[in-house]
Amino acid sequence: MTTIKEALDNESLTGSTVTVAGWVRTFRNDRFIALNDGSTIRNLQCVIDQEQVDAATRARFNTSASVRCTGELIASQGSGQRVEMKVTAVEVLGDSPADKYPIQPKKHSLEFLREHAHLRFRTNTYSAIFRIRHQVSFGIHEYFDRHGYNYFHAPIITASDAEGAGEMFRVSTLDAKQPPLNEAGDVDFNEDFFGTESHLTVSGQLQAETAALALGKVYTFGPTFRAENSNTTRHLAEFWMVEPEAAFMDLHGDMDLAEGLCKHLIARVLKNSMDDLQFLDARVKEEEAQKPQAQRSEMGLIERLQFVLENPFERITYDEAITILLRSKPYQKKQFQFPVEWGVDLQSEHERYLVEKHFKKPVIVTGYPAQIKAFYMRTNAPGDFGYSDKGKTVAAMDVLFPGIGEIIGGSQREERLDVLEARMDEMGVPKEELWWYLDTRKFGTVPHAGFGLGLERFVLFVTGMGNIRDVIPFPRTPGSAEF
RNA sequence: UCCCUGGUAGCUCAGCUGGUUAGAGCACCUGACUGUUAAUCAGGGGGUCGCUGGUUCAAGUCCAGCCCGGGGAGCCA
Repeated sequence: MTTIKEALDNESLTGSTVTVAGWVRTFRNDRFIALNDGSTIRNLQCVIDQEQVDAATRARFNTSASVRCTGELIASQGSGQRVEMKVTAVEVLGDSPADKYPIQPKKHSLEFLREHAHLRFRTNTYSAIFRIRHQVSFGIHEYFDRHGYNYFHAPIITASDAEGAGEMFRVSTLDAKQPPLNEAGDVDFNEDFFGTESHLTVSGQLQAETAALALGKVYTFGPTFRAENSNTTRHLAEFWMVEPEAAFMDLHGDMDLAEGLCKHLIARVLKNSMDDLQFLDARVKEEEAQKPQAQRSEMGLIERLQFVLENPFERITYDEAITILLRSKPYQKKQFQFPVEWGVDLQSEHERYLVEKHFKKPVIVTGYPAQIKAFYMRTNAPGDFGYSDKGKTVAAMDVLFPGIGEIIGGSQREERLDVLEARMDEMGVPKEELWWYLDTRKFGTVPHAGFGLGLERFVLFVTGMGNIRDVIPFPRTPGSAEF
C-alpha cells in the first residue's frame, strides 16, 4: 500500500500501479473521487471508469466512506493536480451514509466541530493541526536530545499539594458516598489507596529538579492537570507541558534555552509542514478579513513564524516593563482597565501592549517582584540580574507571545537552603511535606534553572488557531469531558 | 467565578414595533451528467423556534428562572 503523500510527491511512482486507501472527501461528476488518507492535507484524485464500476457502487462513494483504490498513477488531465490515479480496481471498505454523516464538505463552525471531536480529524483544518502538533511534539524531543537532556518521567500522581500551581484534582478509591471518617469527622485518607490524600500533578518541576541535580539536564513532557474553573480560550483542565531543568544554568542560560527551543520548533514546522501551514495561513487570512481593520494583524501566519524565527526575542526586566507601560499611550489616555504600578502583576492588557504594540515580537520579562511569584524562585541580591531597588525581586522569566500571552514561565531556582526555607515560611509552604525537595539543597546544592512550556499554547501560535480547545484532540474543560 | 453575547431545519443564519400556513443558502433525497476541483442542472422532503413557568384574545417575538454555546476578565502553561 502506498500513502497518498508518496503517490503525490514521489515522481518515480508516476507510471506505476499502486494501491491507496483512505476516506472520500468529495465525489464529483460521477467519476472523480477526492481521496484523503491523512498522510498529507492534499487529496489524490482517483478517476474511475464508469463501465467498470456499476452505479450501485458509485452511489456508495459518499463523504467519508473508506475506499481502497488500485490503479496507475498518471499525469493528470485536469488542471488542479499534477498526478491522478486511473483506477482499475476499487472497493468500498466502509460505507458512510450521506444522510447521517454530520460533517459536510463545506465550511463548518469550530464550535460545531468541537461537538463532533471524534470526526473532526477528517477535516482539513484539524488534520493539519494534529500533523503540526506531532511535529512540535517530536521536535521537543529532538531539541532536548540534541542538547544532552534526558527525557525524565515525572509522576502523574502526587501526594504533595504544596506545588503551588493551582487547584488540584483528587485521586481516590474511597467510597464517594460513604468515605471512612476519622475521629474528628473528616475523611480519613489513611484508608485511601496511597494511605494519604493524593492528586494529579500540576507540575513535574520539583521532581525534575531532583533529577537535574544528578543527571545534569532533564526535561519532562507529559500531561498536567489543573482543577481551576478557568473558562478561556487558553486554559485546559488537562494539558501537556514541557519542563526542562538544568544544573549549573543561570537565568541567562534559561532564556537562551527557551528561545532556542521555540525557534527550533518553528523551524521544524516550517520545514516539515509547509502544505499544512499554507492551508492554515489561508484560513487565518480569511478570518482576518472578517475583522475590522484596526484589529487585523499585520502579518500572515507563515510570515509571522518566519519573523519570530529570524529575530531575537526582546529581553526586558519587570522594572523596564513598568516604565514602558507608564509612558504608553493607553496608560496616559487611561485606557488600561487595571493599574500599572511596581509590585502588581502584569495583566493581559499590559502583556498584549508590550508584545503586540510596543515591541511587536516575543518578549521575555525577567526580575518580577517576589510577592507575585512562586516560593522556589531565586531571590535577587544587589548585583544579580533583575535586581531592583524598588523592592524584592526573583530570577523569574516569562516568555510572552503575540495573541497568546504567557507561553513559557520559568526561573532560576533558589539553591540556598536558608533563603529557600525562609521564603517557604513567608509564603506558608509546608516544609515537612517537601522534605525531599529540601534535601537537594542540603546535599550538594548547585545553581540551576528551568521553565514550563505549555504545548497547546505553542501549537496555538504555530497554527494560528484562536481557541486552545481546537489544538488538543479531546479537550477537558470545566463541565466538559466527553469522548 | 464575574461581565458581554447567543440558542429558529442536518449546518450557517434571517424573522421589523407580538397577528394567517416560520423563510433563505448549503447539506440531504430523486433524476441527469465521460474531465470535475466545496462540480453543475432540474425536482422534492425536512421545524417540540434550548427548557420551564408567566403576561396576552394571540408568543419564535414580551417577562422571570434554569440549561447549554461563544467572546472577554481573573487564575496560569
